This record gives sequence, structure tokens and C-alpha cells, in this order.
Amino acid sequence: MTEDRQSTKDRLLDAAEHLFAEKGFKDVSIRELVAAAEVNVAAVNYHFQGKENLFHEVILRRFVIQRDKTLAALDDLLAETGGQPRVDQVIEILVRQHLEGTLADPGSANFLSLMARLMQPGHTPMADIFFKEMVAPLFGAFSRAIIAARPGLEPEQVCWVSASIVGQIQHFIMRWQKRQDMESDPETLQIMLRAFPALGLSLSEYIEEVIAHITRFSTAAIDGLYPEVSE
Amino acid sequence: MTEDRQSTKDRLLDAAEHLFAEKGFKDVSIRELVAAAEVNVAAVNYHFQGKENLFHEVILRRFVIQRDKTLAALDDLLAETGGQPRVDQVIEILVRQHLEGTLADPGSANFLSLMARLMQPGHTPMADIFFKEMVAPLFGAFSRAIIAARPGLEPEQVCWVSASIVGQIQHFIMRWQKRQDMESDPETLQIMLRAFPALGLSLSEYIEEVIAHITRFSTAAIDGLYPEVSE
DNA sequence: ACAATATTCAAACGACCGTTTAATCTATTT
DNA sequence: AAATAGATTAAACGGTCGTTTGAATATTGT
Repeated sequence: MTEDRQSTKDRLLDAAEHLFAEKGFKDVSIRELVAAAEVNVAAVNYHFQGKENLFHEVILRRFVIQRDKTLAALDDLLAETGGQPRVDQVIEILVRQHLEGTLADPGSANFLSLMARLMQPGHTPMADIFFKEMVAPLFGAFSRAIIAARPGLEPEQVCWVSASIVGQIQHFIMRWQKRQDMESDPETLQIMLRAFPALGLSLSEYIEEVIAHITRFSTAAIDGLYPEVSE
Repeated sequence: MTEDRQSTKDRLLDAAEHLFAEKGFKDVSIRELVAAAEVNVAAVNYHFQGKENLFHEVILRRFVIQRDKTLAALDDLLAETGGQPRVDQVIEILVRQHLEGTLADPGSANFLSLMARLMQPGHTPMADIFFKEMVAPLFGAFSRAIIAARPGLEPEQVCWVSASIVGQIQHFIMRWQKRQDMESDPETLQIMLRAFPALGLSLSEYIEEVIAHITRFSTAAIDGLYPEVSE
């Protein structure tokens, strides 16, 4: 047999993506990884020269895809609208591309969690690469799109607005993660659901609700703060 | 001498508050703690019966104060305005109380970082107590205040709005933390500052800018989504 | 003053961490 | 079939972790 199921390397990558997304870099041990991938302890160092490099490859494999998908979606929108999209369309793309990856492509099922883990404080490796290769290009594209929708917006205003939007996205992701963590504590979960009923929805319903809310909320904010100049 | 400087217990609490806020629960070792507090390794277990309990006491010591301060500020606002505050006043109190603790009281200098660490995914202990004792009461008080400002707002709408506000608050805190982490990597820091110039401000200036932005942004969103019913 | 109690201390414990080693197995090449 | 290179394995390495121990030292009560 050349491939009874998958190469050791691929099994490791898949298991790592899943586990890193679920628990973060430091909270996943190599022994946990190799158990999930059903390979030997030494495999990580043999194939990836260390845990950190494995993490790098996991991230790169996913986030390049995700980044390009989002950039393409923004490009498409600009093309379809002849370079004059509406603000809510731009925002919805940003939010949807972030959140929806978790459903559409089962392979990227935990991409967003991975991102959230990467952004959590307490240095996890690669924060710099992530920032330069992911945040910066996406922010640039989003800036151009949002300025196309609202000509006259100052770049610094765009900074603040996008920070508010990204903050909301990450917070709603974190809420879902916390909700999962609380599965084992029904009493607290109960209180949690009372304070935020949307967490009682299915994941797909939750995502749609969150997309709708962030889009409406942020669009209303932009409309209120920086009203469209009539022409 | 009864107290040449401080009791071992207090020195541990102070060092722990500082270190936990800076690096999170798991990333601070007991040996690091006792070195900072200049006490013996066994002191943590002697005085607190374990690292986890020390963390509990650190959190409780601060968050009860912070919670009560915020609740009092909301009460004051309701009293001053005869039970009819403006939306932006309610929001500003929430944001300011969260952010300003980091400046006003040097003792609580890192309270907010502590909170952010507590909320980060990957189970840190006490998430349940934190939620029941901190989040739930604050959310309740905030709900009442915001509904006083906008009668007719549905409870579920308040949930979404407050999530958006808290998300922004935590995100802007995280940005500041990341900025600190990048101090050692000037090149990435440069790109970071280009993408978000406000991080070049002093901490106090940054906080004021963030308070102003979140308040205006969120107030505009609420005004747009749920306009005040004319009477 | 002495006994009793509370605190501090250096040293060690067992568990887990990421990584390495050297032997073994597998597949390809000659 | 023998030799070679690649992949996998069990075992161990050195290190750090949170915690415990038992002796030494301070503090308190009588």
C-alpha cells in the first residue's frame, strides 16, 4: 500500500489544525497531537522540525486561502457595483468571510478559531507574520472598498471603524467558544443563555444572526457618524 | 519589626495581580511569582493552597471593587438625570469605567488586562464565577440604564447592542496589549502604527480616544437602528 | 522563660513538556 | 538479493511545572 489512508505528515497537519483551533498553541502538547493523528511522538520533529514550525504550516495552509477568498470577494463586489458599493455590502463581506468559513468548507472548519487563538494575548508565535501577511493586506483592501462606498472618509476614520467591526467579529466568536466551554457547567450555561439568547441557536443560525447584526449595527454607525455627501 | 514592608501574603497578591495581568494565568509560573514577590516557592501553597486559589483571590479583590464602581456610576447617572439619561451617557460610563480603571487607581492598574486575560479562550479558572458575579450584574444594570434611555428597546436588542460595545472595548484593549508585545519587533510595530496610528499615543491619550470613539460609534448605531420614539 | 503556634526555607517529588537518539522496519535502487 | 535511503518506533534526555516535605526560624500566648 502506498497510502492506506493519508501520509503521516498530512494526518499531523489535520490533527494540528483541529487541536490548535480548539485549544491554542501552548495548550496542545505534542503527545496530544500525535495521539490524535495516530503517529509517533517523533513524527512532529521529523517532519516539521519542531512544534512551532508545525503551527506555522498549519496557519499558512489556511490563512492564505482565507485571505485570498476575502480579497476576491471584495474585488468581486467592486466589479459588480462598478466601483461604487454600498457600505453595508462591504461590511457584510468582511463579516461573512470571517464567520462563514467555519461552515462552508469543512476543511477550514476551524480557521476562524485558529485566527482568534493567534490574536489572543500572551505571545503565540507568528503574530508578526500573521499581521504582515494577513491583517495588513486585508485592512488595505477593506479600506479601499469602504472609501469607495463613502468617498471623503479619512483614512484614520477607516482605522477606527474597521477596528470596531473586527472587535465585534472576534467578540461574537469568543462568545461561541465560551459557550462551548460552558457545556460542562449547565448552571452557568443557563445564566449565559438568559443574558444572550442567541447562543441557544445552532451554529449556522448563530452565524447568520451575527452577520446581520454586525452589518446593520456598523452600517448605522457609519451612516450616523459620516453621512454620505449628497452629490 | 512587625511589617518591614508588607506581609508575604500581600506581596504575593500584588505581584500576582501584576504578573497575571501581564501574561495570563498559565504563562506565569509559581517560581516567577515568588521571585517577583521575593518570597519562598512554598509561600503560594502555604498561604493560598495552590496557584489557582491565588488567582481567585487576585481577581476577587479587584473585580468586586470595579463592579461596584461601575454600578455606582450607573446609579449616579440615573439619579442625576431623573431616570432619563441619554444613550451616549450610559455607554460612556460603561466604556470609561472599563478603561479608566487602568489609569486612575494605580492599584487597579492592570485590572482590565486581568479581565481580558480571564475572557481569553482556553479555560482559565473562574470563568463561571466571573460570569455570575461580574458579567451578569453589570449586564443587568446596563440593560436597565439603556432601556431608561431608550424606552421600548427590546431586551434581546439590548443583548446584541451590549455585545457589540463590549466587543469593541475588549478589542481596543487587546490592540494595546499587542502593541506592547510588538515593542521588541520594531519593523512589525512600524506597520502596526501605520495601520492604526492611535497606538502611537500615550496610554492616557489612547484611552480617551477609545472612549470617545466607542461612545460615538455605538450611540450612532443605536440611534440609527432604534430611533427614539417621539413623545 | 518556656511551650505552642505560625511562618519561612532549601530541597526534593512526580508529572508533563519539547526534543533527541539509536534501533527497526519499509521501500526503492542496483 | 544485497545495499541504500527514507520513515517509523520505543525509550530516554534535560528541563520546567505545581506541589510537598521536614527542618529551621519567628511570633505568640502563658
